[in-house]
Amino acid sequence: MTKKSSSVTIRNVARQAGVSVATVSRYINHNAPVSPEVAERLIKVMAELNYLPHAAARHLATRKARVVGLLLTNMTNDYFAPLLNGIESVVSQHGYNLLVATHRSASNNDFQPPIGPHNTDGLLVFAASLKDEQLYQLHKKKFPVVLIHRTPPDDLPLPFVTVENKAATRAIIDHLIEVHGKRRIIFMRGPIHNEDSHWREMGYKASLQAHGIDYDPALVLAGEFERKVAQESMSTCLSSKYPEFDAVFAGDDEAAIGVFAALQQAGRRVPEEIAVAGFDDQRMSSFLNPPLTTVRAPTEEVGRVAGQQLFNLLQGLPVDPVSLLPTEIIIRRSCGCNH
Amino acid sequence: MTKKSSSVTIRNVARQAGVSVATVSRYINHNAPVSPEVAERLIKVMAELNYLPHAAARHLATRKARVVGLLLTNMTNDYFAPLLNGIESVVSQHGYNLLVATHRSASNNDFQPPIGPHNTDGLLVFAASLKDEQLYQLHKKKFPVVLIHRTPPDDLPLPFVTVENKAATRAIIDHLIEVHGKRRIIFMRGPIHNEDSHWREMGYKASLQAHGIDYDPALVLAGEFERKVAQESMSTCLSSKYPEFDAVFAGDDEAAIGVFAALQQAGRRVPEEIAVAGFDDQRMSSFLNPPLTTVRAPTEEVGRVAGQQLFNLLQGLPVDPVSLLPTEIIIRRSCGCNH
DNA sequence: TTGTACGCGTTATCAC
DNA sequence: GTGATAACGCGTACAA
Repeated sequence: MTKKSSSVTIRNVARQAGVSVATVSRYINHNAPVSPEVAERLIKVMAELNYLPHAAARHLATRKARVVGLLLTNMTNDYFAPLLNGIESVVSQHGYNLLVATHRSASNNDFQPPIGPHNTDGLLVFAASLKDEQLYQLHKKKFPVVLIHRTPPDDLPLPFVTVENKAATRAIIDHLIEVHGKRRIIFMRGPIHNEDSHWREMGYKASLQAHGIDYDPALVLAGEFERKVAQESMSTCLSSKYPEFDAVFAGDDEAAIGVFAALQQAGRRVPEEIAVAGFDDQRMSSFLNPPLTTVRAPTEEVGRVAGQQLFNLLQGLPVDPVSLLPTEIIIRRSCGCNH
Repeated sequence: MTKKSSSVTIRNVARQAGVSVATVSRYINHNAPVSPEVAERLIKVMAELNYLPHAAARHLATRKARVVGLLLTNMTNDYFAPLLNGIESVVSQHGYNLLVATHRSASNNDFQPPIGPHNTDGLLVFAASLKDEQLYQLHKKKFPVVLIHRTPPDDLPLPFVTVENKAATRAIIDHLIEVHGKRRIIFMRGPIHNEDSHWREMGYKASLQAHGIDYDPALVLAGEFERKVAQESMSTCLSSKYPEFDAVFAGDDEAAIGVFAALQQAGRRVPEEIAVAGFDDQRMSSFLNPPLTTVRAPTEEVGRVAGQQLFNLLQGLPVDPVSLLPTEIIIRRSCGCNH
């Protein structure tokens, strides 16, 4: 009674409508004209049978998956909600689907990334979710890739989209120094080799230098762009006499939360004793206690632009080799201002 | 020079290794024994050729996509970061991939959902991303589905996972009334027909009744679980004389942020004049200004459990028809307490 | 405008 | 232990 295959195929539709599979296919893809009567019959039969073209069969036949992939290092950060949202909007707008996966390109990670040419038409690669070598291989296969918050390795002309880090960070450190008279400012690093962190540190150093303040390595802590790590780093730092400090640039908002927690737990007042600044301007940052002075990064826009670039690639349209989205500093109260 | 197909197939591997495709397939899937020498040759050839089995071909042959889908109504809420994280962890743990899509089951939405039996092995359906009818159809095809934050329609034995809403909401309203003497408490609704909102409202009403407070329809506002909407609703309410109120249960934390913003803009002090409570306990909620009194919902756990149920379904293992995860009230300062 | 038949890359069923 | 080969569901020449 039950047929071998429970799913209804194009053949069933064809038979039921009294036409050939070719005709059905043509109607579905609107490739070639189909007589009105046939079209009418088809639309009815397809509804009755609840027919859906099998994605894999289509993929195999057309060599197009109609799927793009997003490779992340993790998803434990609220930062990713707007990013995903931006990406998803352009992906669905193009009638594509989105495959989301996490993968870390640590040296000990010998696993193949879970998404790639075998199951997608193109990849959005976030930060260090892939190592250089894997990027080279993808490029060798002419596989469409756009990088997010990461620049391509040498001689690899991959389009990338990220935000302006250095100038904004410098501006916010300038503010800490010039307006609030801070001189012992902690810099919290992100993950090792993270490019955003790198450029933010450049901005930090530039500001110090411009103000004749010596760079003190003891003032750079590991925040890893993670709340827990930042909190622990801050706590450890707090529990020892040295170094003294009067402000902390947390690296990102996520870490700033951790800093808030550690400071609060240690009974240090923000911003009266210690000024704190972040980076990203996550959705909640203006509602923190105190409201967080930070740099606004257009995260959702980053997602949208990256998605658009990928589709340009897929459609053979010209792409922008680099999209450097502007940032701006947002002065609130955690630095000591009264906004 | 360039071959017709740029991708390397199992045939290339087979030829290069001097064996048949069947042998290669067997080695890849570890289905049947392969002589050690052949295995060694294969592993080398596959590495050289950088061979990856084509997902669509596999899908077609095995009738398994090794992909599960997550259907959301939107992704503009920070709530989804932990949910996604929980889901992704179990999905990748099973060697599967995750297809994420948004779809609204509004009556005007005649589009087919972008994921389903044609491109996944099973679906995680969040709240109202699918309408009853579509659920029935999927079930008729014996397609594995687990519901998140939604109960199945009549006679549909779909497993679902959600959190305890009513008792926790009642407890938090009790707290507002008993500890802080509030009597005019605004209830902010979520989206129409949203089940969480429904049960939270039940809890709200139960508390009022238990304290002999009349239910006043003028005190229920539309928050929609969205910050912007909640803010606007609150502002509108604030700008008119009536109704007076001394507290607001925002429906969820997201809306609570909007309430904070509106109240602040109107110069009303939280919690001195108005007490505010939320639901979810998002990651940032304890760092809001003031720290938000709310209900902790184990969102990441919801994701994990839902994922596990789906894989149980896929593997023919027994499933829990209902997973009702416990919640607890978290008293902080936005209600007027001093924690 | 419509139909026939082959190929897409893989697995699975035979036979050896 | 290994090799041919028929599906899997669809698109698309090529023919009519």
